[in-house]
Amino acid sequence: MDFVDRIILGDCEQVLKEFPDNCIDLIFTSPPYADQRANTYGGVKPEHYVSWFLPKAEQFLRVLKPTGTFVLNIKERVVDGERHTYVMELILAMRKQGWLWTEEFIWHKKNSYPGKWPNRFRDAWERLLQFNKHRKFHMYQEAVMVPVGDWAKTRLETLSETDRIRDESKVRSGFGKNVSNWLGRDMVYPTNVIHMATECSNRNHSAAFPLDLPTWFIKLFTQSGDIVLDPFVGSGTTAEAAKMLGRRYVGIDITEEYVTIARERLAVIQPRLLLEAKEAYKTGGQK
Amino acid sequence: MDFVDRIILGDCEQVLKEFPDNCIDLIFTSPPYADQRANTYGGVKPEHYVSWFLPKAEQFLRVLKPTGTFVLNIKERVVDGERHTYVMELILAMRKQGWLWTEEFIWHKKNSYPGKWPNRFRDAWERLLQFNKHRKFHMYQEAVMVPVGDWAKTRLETLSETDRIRDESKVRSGFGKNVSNWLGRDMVYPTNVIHMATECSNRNHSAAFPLDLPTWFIKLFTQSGDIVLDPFVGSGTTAEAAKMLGRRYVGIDITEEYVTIARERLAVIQPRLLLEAKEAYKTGGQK
DNA sequence: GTTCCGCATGAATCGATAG
DNA sequence: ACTATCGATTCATGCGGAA
Repeated sequence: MDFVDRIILGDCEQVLKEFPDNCIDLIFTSPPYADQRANTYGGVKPEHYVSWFLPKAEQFLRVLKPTGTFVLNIKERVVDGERHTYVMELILAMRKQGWLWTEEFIWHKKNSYPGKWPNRFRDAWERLLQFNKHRKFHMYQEAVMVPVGDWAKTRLETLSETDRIRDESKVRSGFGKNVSNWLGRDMVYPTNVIHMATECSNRNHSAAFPLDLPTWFIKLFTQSGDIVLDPFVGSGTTAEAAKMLGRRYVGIDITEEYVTIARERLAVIQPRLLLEAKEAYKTGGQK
Repeated sequence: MDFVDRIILGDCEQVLKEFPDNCIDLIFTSPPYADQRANTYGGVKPEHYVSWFLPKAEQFLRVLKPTGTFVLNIKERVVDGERHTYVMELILAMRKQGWLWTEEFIWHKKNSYPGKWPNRFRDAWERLLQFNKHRKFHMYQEAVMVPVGDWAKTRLETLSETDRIRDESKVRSGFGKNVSNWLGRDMVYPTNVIHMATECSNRNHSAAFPLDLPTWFIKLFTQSGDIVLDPFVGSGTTAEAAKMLGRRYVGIDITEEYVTIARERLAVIQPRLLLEAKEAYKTGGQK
């Protein structure tokens, strides 16, 4: 287990071959899309995308625990005025490889950049494909419950949305069932549509997903101490989310520059975690 | 052209064989999903879905104008804990048939079906697949612009998502009356994510999709006087939207009961259109 | 005439039970 | 073993009646 809590430089396909079977609880990744990030990843052509990805997916399948989950963030490019079909083909090929295609979540990007094309609107969503090894997998639905819709607003007018979320997280940290029942009236389970803004303030690294996105799936599919793998870790967003949540992480990237950035980023997280714990302790004492 | 503004009883595959080539401007339809509506449509098994649909799609391709668009509302069901792949396979097969897969819109159904399962959240979205015959097709983007006015400003504030969506739908709801309110506001183009609630408490006829859904695409892809075809017209929602917007319609359905409902429904639209025009005239004068 | 509350109602899915 | 049916679960919406 000397690979945990590390950012590893190398091709994930080769790096993972050194890993034992069934050691990862969650794989969350956003691989380079076809022809995107061409300078860093060599630019995989759309028509070669499936054959490029499949041997990597085979390693993912091997290292994932039977109860684990693989979440793949991907979206097909437009090629010659059409959406390319490599994502469709990838799903079909991965099923032949042994994966189960359990679900497709939609990430609705609320603040997609403005722009105009004559025959196309702005693309405001991406796929989050959920794959599993078996029908039975770990899922902790209570960890991602959300405040209920408008109809209960009059009841809890005094409480702001953030307060309610904070209360909920406090409850989850381990109190009696009575409290969660009382609270159950205000919290509901989410759907498979996730509304999150993209992060545009990140200047160091090229447009990655927001921290909230891996956070949501890590809460949903892992418990404290579990191991989260991102084989295309880039600037380290997935690893940061995992560490913040008290999970262990493994990040792999083929680009030396990204590995350096991610390592530096991970190094300063521990203090932030402590800081938040202190603040929570203080406000908890006051209220 | 004796087929326009009619609801025709029969299998669309056979009925359309009597139609000339290149006569339809927009096909908008929501075919029965696999294993759904088994009582009315006979229930197509998931594994036979593609072969069931393809010959119909071939007729759609023939009757559609070169500048026309085909919008297909569909969603795969869960089979043995997995999302079935018939929609993916259908896209690949239709491309081989000659269709271009231009875009995939997401219909976010805010009031999705309730329920709780150990390994799955509620399904709150459906696909709206856009197919075309050629790269150049008619698209009238200005017809579906939304005002940036009130709701876009609050976008960055802490207003809840539901509030934003409600404001948006409030603006869209008017065909004549509210248009005057739009004038003078800053307008922005929408994205490929569409927020609409399903209509679940319609006593007379339970429609598969809300009237606003075909309305949006008819505005986007057709002009006044164009012909809109729905080969699975059901209770007639698409035809109603087309007629309301001053387009001509062709509805086909294999179920006699639905054809009767749709015909009765279409018969009472003309008065309603006049009524709204009168109201728009009145309020337009006042405001 | 408003506002508010109660209620029925969905393109659903899982697991158990029955044939 | 494999298919068919049924109950349990759950939440946003719009309607109608009441305050």
